[in-house]
Amino acid sequence: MGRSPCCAKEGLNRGAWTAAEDKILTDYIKIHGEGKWRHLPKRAGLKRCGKSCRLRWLNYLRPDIKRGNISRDEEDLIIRLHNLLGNKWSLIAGRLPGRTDNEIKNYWNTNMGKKLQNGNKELGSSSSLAGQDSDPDPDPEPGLKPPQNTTTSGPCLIRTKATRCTKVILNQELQPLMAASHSSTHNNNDNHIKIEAPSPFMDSEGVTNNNVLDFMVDDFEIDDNVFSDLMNMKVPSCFENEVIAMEAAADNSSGDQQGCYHLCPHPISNNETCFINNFSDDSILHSSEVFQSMSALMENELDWL
DNA sequence: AATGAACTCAACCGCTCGGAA
DNA sequence: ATTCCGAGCGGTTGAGTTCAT
Repeated sequence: MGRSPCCAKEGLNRGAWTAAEDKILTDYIKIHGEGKWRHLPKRAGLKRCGKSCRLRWLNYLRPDIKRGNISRDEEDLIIRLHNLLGNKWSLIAGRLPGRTDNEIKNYWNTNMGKKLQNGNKELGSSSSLAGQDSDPDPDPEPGLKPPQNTTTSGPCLIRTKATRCTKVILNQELQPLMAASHSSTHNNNDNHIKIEAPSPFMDSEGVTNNNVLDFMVDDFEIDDNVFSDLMNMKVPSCFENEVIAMEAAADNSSGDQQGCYHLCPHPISNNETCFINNFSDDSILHSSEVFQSMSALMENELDWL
């Protein structure tokens, strides 16, 4: 059985809203409040679909809508948030007061899509993961620039609704590092984060990788650099029941075993990952501490929500 | 000035999710 | 457990506007 349509399409106005319609809708919501969108048109005397009313109100008529050009700061934030969240426009909009998901989506598709395309041409000529030192662009897009200082932690600016991370995917290049630092001591700490591979993972060369690690992280050594990197990168307070990808990648151009790790909510759909920082081959990725620190960070987000 | 191309963004559409019954 | 419904999300469309020739 198919679901019933949100409204009868016959006899309804479509297309651009008139000033009169706007006034009717605004007046109605001022009196009756938001919600009950399906019944709103009839009660308000509008020949519009309820969904259309809702959209018009949320994207245009709300009093707290901020109109005008996206500022440089806002653009910076949008880029960073998009790196972390992907096309989660409503989440991104939630971090930009007065901006709507539709506006940000449009802005991204028109402005940022082009900018990033141009940026990727430059980035593509060198290692996008480990070659930032040779980046010829003195002022790349802020969201693409990895942190220069990995020891100074600023306030965590990027926050999402979710507060807990439960899943982590590692690609194969990271497994030896994990195995090397894995302790045989089992720890039942609740802060553990399960590492699992529920779905294919796109590795650093864009190859789908079904064979990723699947075990519990427990009891690793502490590495302050990793944590400070995460803090410095303004790691999202992560995404409940979503996936964080961590990836190591060799820099073949230099021959160094430099790698990087990055976090992203959807490693498959969002292959433009969030660059956090390099770590050299002699660094040990002390994952447990990273994850536990992330958990603590996420718990702290509760106060903010 | 005319015209076609490119761009912008409000609006629409189909789908999913969560809660209530 | 299942169905229904309201709400919300993200992708897409297309009318209006701006730009280039």
